[in-house]
Amino acid sequence: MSKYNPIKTEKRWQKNWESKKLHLAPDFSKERTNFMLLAEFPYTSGNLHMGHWFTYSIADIYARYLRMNGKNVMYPIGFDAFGLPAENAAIKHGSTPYAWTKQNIRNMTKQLKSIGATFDWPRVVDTSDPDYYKWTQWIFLKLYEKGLAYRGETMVNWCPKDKTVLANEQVVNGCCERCDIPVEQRKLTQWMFKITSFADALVNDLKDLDWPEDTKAAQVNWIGRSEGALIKFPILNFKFSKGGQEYIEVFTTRADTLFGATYLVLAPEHPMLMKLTSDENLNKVNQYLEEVKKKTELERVHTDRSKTGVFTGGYVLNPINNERVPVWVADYVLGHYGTGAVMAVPAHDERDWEFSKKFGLPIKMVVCPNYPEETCPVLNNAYIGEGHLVASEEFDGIRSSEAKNKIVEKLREKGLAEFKKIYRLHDWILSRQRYWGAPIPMIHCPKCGYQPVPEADLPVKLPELTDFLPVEGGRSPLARAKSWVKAKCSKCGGQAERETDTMDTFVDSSWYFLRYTDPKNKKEFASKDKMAKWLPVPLYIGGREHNTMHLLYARFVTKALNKLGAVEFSEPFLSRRNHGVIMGPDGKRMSKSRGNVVDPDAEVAKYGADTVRMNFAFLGPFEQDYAWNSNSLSGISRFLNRVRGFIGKLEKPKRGDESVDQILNKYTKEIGDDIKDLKFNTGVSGLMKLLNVLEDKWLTKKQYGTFLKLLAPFAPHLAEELWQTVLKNKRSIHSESWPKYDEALLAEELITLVLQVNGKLRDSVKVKKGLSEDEAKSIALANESIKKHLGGKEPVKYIYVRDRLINLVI
RNA sequence: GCCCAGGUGGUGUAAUUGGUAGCCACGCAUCACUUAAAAUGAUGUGGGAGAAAUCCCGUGCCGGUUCGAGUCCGGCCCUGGGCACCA
Repeated sequence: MSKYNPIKTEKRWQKNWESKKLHLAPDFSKERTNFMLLAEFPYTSGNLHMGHWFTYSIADIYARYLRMNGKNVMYPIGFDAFGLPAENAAIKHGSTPYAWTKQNIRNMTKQLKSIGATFDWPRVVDTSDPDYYKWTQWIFLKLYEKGLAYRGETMVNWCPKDKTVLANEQVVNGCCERCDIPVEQRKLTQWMFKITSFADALVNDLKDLDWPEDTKAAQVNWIGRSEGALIKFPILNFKFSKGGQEYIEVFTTRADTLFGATYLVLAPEHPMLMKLTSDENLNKVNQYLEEVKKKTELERVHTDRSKTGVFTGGYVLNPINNERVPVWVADYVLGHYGTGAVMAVPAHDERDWEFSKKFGLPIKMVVCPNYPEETCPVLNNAYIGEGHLVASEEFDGIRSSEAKNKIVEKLREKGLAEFKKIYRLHDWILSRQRYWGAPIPMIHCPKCGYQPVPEADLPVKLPELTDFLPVEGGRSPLARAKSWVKAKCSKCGGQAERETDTMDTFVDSSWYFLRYTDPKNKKEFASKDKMAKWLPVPLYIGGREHNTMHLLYARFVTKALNKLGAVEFSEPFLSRRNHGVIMGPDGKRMSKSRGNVVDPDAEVAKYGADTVRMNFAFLGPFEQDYAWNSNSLSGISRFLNRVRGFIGKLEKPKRGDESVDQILNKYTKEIGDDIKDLKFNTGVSGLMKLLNVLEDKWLTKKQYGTFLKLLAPFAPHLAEELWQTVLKNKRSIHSESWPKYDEALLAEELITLVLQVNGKLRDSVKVKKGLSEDEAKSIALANESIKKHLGGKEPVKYIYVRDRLINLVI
């Protein structure tokens, strides 16, 4: 066996493929149908890690397989280059975000090329390139025109370490996703995208997508649609009433329990709170608000905390029966959900039950679980289930599910209620008080207010700052670029200032797949013709961490662009598959602080890319997580060595063993089906089985070529090397077609017929396919082992499953 | 608490979707080659009984359906993930 240097050989073929432009997908192909295989593009905060290798290797196996099966495959790659993590990394390494990011892109490009993946490099995108973010800004302007981007004052998550606002999606357990320290709540005016206006569509359209259940479920949970009603409670003794009745509005999903509402609770942030508070309760309420302020958001939402609150001294009327209802303030009611006020029904809500027990508030049962018995049971905690109404006047005896609608309907006629769906989802706060992002293309004029930058002036280039560190106080470092900030108002022409906030990185990545179809376009983000050829994306491979972030944002941006006529589809990704995570050898998430990071470059240097790639394919279903285990590499390494040794069995004249054709036929189908179903692990196992069988056989060149083609998607370099050096082919193996298999030949194979007595295996025999039941019966009855287990008894029943088993029942 | 995905040898996993449980590998053991080790090759490897043929048990637990259950149904336990004072 000749010496094989995988590193040298692999590099040679990578260069060869690149120079022959083997993997570039033309936009239009007469005989091949287009297929964009999208894998999430890498973020540029450092080097490529094992996770990237995992994703890109398995996707590449699929890309190569599709190409061999006649598809015009685009397998694009790019860099998610803007954003906070890259900026933080640059600060840490004493670099600038620009220099740091470009350096990473150079490194990562080199690393990506070492995978031997069939990326379409000329289509590469870099979100921090002005030619790219021009269109990110353009999308912002279009959304602004349609009222889908706006400026609004809200309570925002503020990370005191990163000194910037974070989206809800970037807050995990009340802490900043990146620094893991508790976020603060600040009231700020921010740029937002109106993602909530698509909330229903984002839930409903999931049903047509071929996505994993967990991803769909995560999005549905995140959007948190709940269907109920808004009910108005007229206010009594209102302090600053300007005449006319005023109301406190509550949201409820349990309008059927309205007769049981014995008090009302406002969130501490409720705008009407101080107006409802009576003079004698003023001090008490203020004191309570002080206490609440001191708590972090994390403490406030802790469910096992004992409930607190105070009576405001104010009263409202229950609109259904005009009973006087006291109004309390308590922080178990959230200011940012629903109307920030709830009707409290202690008999039928666990939280209200706990609160009323603590403060001695009345509990009135209005839903009886076992109606029409004479007496309802005495409750020892809240009854939240279904039942029939009691103590509810004309609604007595009606099922709660029905009463819900009837009660709302009655109040609706008087203008006191309406059916309403509300959502947990909030609008997407996209402004960031940080340097490394696409500037928001708006100009603030003291006279005319905010004005969009004219389209012709795009891109608004990010100035190169030496002092780009974030500042306390909620302003972006861009504010320090005095000359950059100065601008003319696009409306009145007067002296004005640029918006200094930049966009969340997730805006950049929410449309990158559109750009792949037409990456050099200067006039549009992508031409409609080209998008029509490639989109929507037929298959998107990525990580679960984007279930409620990137995937939701990309769906929103697509729907928004669709609404304004810029794209022809309303869902970007038809199929989605999530890959697992490669953990450290200790089974924990790889991280520098744990010291369990395995560097892919080092493994590739040791074994070569083919081995590392194939190892990832072989691990198991790619949706699962795996601990890195270098032992598993040795199995693949041995296999590939044996593949190289196998050339010794190649026969010179073209007389081959006939059974080889049958074997190849069988595995061509098997391995092909596995790849088609994205079952790469069993595909590799199939190749191993195939080699195990072939190793004792003599092959013709054609048969050997077939074997190499089956290997080609998994170990592209070695397959090419053998294809061109041993078989002396001039054309790349990766331009060849996937071998055809013959159904008729499959039918000729022998199968194992299982012989059972009472469902237990007693023997098995090799037979040809398609045996009749009578033939199978006589084989079984003549079998010694079966005879023994029948014990002379006559079977009462025969169960014959063709080509599988015969079961004799006694 | 609600939602989703899982639970199979010492390990990663496989099982034609209701039909031989453990394929393919890793690891381990023994042997061969070697002065020795590595590499490579051969054999064995779910548990138990047995010299062997063979038999019994076995896919988180308990029950059910079926000629037949890792797979379907009912109830539970555990692990991972998402949401969560969301009214």
